[in-house]
Amino acid sequence: MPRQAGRSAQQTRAIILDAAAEVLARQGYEAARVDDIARRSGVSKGAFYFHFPSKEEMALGLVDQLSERLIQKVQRMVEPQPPSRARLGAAIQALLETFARKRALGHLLLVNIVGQGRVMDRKFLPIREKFILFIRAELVGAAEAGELPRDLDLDLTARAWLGALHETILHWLLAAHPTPLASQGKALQNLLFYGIGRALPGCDDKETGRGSP
Amino acid sequence: MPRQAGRSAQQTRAIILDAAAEVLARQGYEAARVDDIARRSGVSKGAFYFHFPSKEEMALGLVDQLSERLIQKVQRMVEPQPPSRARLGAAIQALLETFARKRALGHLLLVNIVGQGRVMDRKFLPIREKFILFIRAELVGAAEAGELPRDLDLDLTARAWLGALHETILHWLLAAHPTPLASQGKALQNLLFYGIGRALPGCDDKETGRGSP
Amino acid sequence: MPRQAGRSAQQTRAIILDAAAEVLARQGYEAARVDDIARRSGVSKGAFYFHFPSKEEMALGLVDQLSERLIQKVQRMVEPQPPSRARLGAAIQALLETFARKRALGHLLLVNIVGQGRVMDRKFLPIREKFILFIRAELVGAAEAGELPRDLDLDLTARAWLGALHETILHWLLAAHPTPLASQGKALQNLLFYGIGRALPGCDDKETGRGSP
Amino acid sequence: MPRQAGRSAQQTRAIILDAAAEVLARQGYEAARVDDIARRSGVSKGAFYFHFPSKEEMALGLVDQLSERLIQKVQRMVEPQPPSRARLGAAIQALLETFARKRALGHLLLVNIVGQGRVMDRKFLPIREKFILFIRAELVGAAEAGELPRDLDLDLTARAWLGALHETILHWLLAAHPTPLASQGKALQNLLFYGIGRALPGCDDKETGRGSP
DNA sequence: AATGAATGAGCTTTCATTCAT
DNA sequence: AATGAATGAAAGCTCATTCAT
Repeated sequence: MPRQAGRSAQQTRAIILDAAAEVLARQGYEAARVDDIARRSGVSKGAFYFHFPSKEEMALGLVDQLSERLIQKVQRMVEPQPPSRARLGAAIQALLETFARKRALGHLLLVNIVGQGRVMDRKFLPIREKFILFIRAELVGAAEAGELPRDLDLDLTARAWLGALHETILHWLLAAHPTPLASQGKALQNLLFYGIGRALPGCDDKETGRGSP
Repeated sequence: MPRQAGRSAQQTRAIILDAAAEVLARQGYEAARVDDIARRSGVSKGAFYFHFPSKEEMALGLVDQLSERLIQKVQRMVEPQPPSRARLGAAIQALLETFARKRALGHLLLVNIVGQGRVMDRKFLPIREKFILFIRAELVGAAEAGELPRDLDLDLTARAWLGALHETILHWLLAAHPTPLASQGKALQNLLFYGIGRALPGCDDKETGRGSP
Repeated sequence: MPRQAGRSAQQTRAIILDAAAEVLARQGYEAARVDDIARRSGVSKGAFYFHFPSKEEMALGLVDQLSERLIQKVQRMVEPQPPSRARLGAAIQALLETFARKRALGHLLLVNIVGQGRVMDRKFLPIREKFILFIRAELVGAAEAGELPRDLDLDLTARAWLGALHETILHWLLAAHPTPLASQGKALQNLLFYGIGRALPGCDDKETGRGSP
Repeated sequence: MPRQAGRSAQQTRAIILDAAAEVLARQGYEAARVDDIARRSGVSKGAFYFHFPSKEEMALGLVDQLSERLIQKVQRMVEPQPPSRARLGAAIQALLETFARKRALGHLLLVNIVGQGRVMDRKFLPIREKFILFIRAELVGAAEAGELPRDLDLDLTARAWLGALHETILHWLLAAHPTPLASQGKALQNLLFYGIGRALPGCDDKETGRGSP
């Protein structure tokens, strides 16, 4: 009946989020019970609802935090390089390597939360958008370095890349015997950079012609 | 107590699936109640469970049917052409156009079912895989026509393309003011075929060589 | 897990209402748990909610049923008499006697349901109105028999009488050592019929002058 | 953490009661949250519980205060007159007029608090009793002035009058298109004073004799 | 094939109250 | 006097699924 200790609201909030990460990682969003999260946090259910308006809002906050950290980690890894195509490739590699190193967190993020119930819901759009903006920013960097075709649609590209990365990582997360993720980095970079290659010999076909009328 | 009419099992199944499509389109998988589907079908809940083992299996069946139809439609649209890069491009265009024409069905498939609860679940993998196999088959066709680099990883490519297409379509489905889908076909083809373009001038940089060391 | 027996929906509904009457009589509306009612009915909570949309609706239904029966009983008791002042008095007496005989039901109706939570709510107005209409109908009968002043406001009178009866019965229900209810019938009739008496001697003061300008 | 300002306990208590009146007026007793009241008071929940032992006691206090004021106001309005039947009528009129002038407060008192949950509870009896005693005191005054029948049951009369007044006012508070309250004063006085009138012509029928055998 | 009443575990959320500070 | 984070029991309701008929 007495409460835990003299803790600040922020601390308790963080404690709950940590516990939630563990519980969601094990059980997934839908299966996770607020009871479980509260118990593992060492706080009462009431405390949970004092700090979060709902289970859904809490998960949203968790995903937000995790994706923020992920993006910042990747950003820190490529920071030394000036914006360029090379840095773009490095970012892709860094992303894959980070997921490879923290498979559980990746699973939590992409499968256990984002891949679950009533959640494709508009509520998750801002988080998708966050990743897209990150990729777009890198593309803009390379473009300003003069290393990208002037007529490249950066929005479309960022979105398509996100999709490609997401699908690749998801497959690695869910497949029975997936190819190691990091080892696919080079091939994926090639694919994203050069597509499926020119028609064949020479580089003379009008492929560079981008943009629709 | 008497049943509706002289109907075959197959007919009733189809009637229920049709009703389910409508209900799921409006409410999404999670929010849709078996009651709703039964009511709209004009059959009892018992009848529903006579024809389907569970709500989930029913949805799976529905998605299976829809995606099968979608793939067959696209296949029919590109059939006249022999396997080739050109046909690959045509398939992409056909896919986008089909979604553009049947936005509601697309929404049902990608947002209201696949994008919902307990669904990222291994159960839905076969359906993802079906699309991937379709893309892969087209890639194989082009490869056998000698139009693709020999070292292209077809699995990775098929998966990445699926991701890119999925994300593009999803954005079109969910965004407030999306660019018309069909009009993005050319740009997306360019992106998938040629990536973000060569380093800059000429085509001489040595990276065109694919494959990792 | 198997269900109770082959019962019709109406039967189960009635069984639940009966159980609810007992539970509410003992605990009051607010304190009564749907669980308790279901348990006492011998049905599952699910069955309760299959037959009633909510606890509140159920209570409303119960009150409706009880008050309907009460009114009909009183009606049957005065039916032999033709509409008149005398019958009006008989109805009052009958009402008090019925309450006196079924104190528990009266308590249930007036204290445990109508006197409880969020319930003075507009939802209960129709039931108040039912009693008022009954009284009014009796007044109309007496008026048509020519036994009431032509300028008597029947609505106001019916409402005031309901209030007077309600308060009297309530006091009998709640007071520590209440006067027997039936024994107050004559005095209450006198009060309702003649008010607090004429000014004093004679009957000459202008008291009969009813109605406001 | 520092407190609001240098306020006396009494002041804070009054501030909370004022806020409670507003909140209860808008939401009713059951729906009103202690949180709401505290927030609107500008004090913490802890402060609320420093000044009141419970939500219920607070409401009781509020009702007590309001009804005390109401009764005193009416008393002041009839004070100039000596106890008599006339003063009795004036009190009724004053009561109705006061409610008519402060409809919101009346609603708060009769609908939002007294008409709500666990409130018919014995706890509220003292407040009912307060009104009854007030009416009874006026009746006693008139009786001592020799203006009432000697055999009139003052308790029963006071209670019945309270019921009649309560019901009339309640109808005015809740009905969609109620008759103006003050305009019913004369008719209600007539009803309470003279009932539904003598049998018909003359004043000779033997029922004027009060009291049961 | 079909019915529909019945099941019941399980859910999120609420909120008056407490108490270390 | 005051704070506000914490408590925790309890509550109404949901809904996929079952099964006697």
